[in-house]
Amino acid sequence: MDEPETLGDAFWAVARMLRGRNKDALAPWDVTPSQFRALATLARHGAVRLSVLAEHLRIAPRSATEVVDELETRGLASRATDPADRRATLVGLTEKGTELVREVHAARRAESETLFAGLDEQDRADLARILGRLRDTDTRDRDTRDRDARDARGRDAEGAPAGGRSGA
Amino acid sequence: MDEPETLGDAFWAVARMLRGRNKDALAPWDVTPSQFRALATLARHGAVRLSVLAEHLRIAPRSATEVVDELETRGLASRATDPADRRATLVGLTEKGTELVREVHAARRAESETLFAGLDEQDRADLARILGRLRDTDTRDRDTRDRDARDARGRDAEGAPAGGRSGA
DNA sequence: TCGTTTTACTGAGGTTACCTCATCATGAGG
DNA sequence: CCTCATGATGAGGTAACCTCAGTAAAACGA
Repeated sequence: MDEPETLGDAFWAVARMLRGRNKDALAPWDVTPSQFRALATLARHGAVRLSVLAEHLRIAPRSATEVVDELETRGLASRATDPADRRATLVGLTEKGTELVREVHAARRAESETLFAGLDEQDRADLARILGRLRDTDTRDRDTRDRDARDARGRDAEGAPAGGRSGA
Repeated sequence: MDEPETLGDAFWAVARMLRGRNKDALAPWDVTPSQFRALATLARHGAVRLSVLAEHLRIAPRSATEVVDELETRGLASRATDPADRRATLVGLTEKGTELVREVHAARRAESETLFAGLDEQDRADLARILGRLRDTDTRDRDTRDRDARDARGRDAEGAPAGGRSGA
């Protein structure tokens, strides 16, 4: 069916699976992966400026505005003017948001951390090691491309977005 | 700064890198990764029906129509009515398309098959084995979600991508 | 042979998750 | 005080998908 298949192909196939799993796991709470990523970041770092959040998420500030808008209407996060600089906005989790993050984390752990649970210890270790090595490889020659990275992330290269009649 | 990091996190970090690389590698030819994926598939399987192409790409038939539209206007692929069933459309590469695929492949090989080249033989083998296993895992319990899988392929996924800046 | 169902593609319109550019406050420096 | 830098946001865009509704052709049943 899929013939030769390079490592890259195999990698993407798994990436798709993983993406699907993650989305499914989040569905019961009615938040998109992107939104949850922001929530998790806020949970880790506490209330931060919108621009800082954007940095953590590695997206443009304007895009962070959008995500936060969504979280706010869902009552999961809230904005407050930074007393130290009234231009800035501090974004923080609401109680509901905190609760959601807690629940999702618990649920994930319960279902054994996505599909990696299907691997035995040895494979998990190998995979972790190899992935780490791949990342290092990149870091090493990153200098000239630091900026490009930001562009490149723009469009979705391989994956497939939601759309769909996903759960709900 | 970047906390514990699960296998999922590490996986996504690498996925981003890979995505950026792919895009960069393709830029000189003015085709998007998505388009190239289609081209490569056509190169592998020859002229196929649009629906078959969609299947290979794991996208909805309607989406394949779109990609093919683009390829056609760029003169890289062409449509022809399937003589065996006039409802169907056979999509094939033009000479220009074939040429482009050849060039890109060469270029890639030249720049050492993306970042996987950084791994030694052992790691490459391990990675291939593990990725294969992960995919099988999914297939095994897919029965009920066969359809969902298609939807689920939603957007990005979870945790903040630790460390390594996504490469370009 | 004709009507019904199925199948293959496409038009229309939607979504997600991003982006850039222009604008509007606010803050900082001369 | 005036100018410049900076933080967020309005406006508008893109890529890559999706679903839903046709439309045309083929397959099937009476």
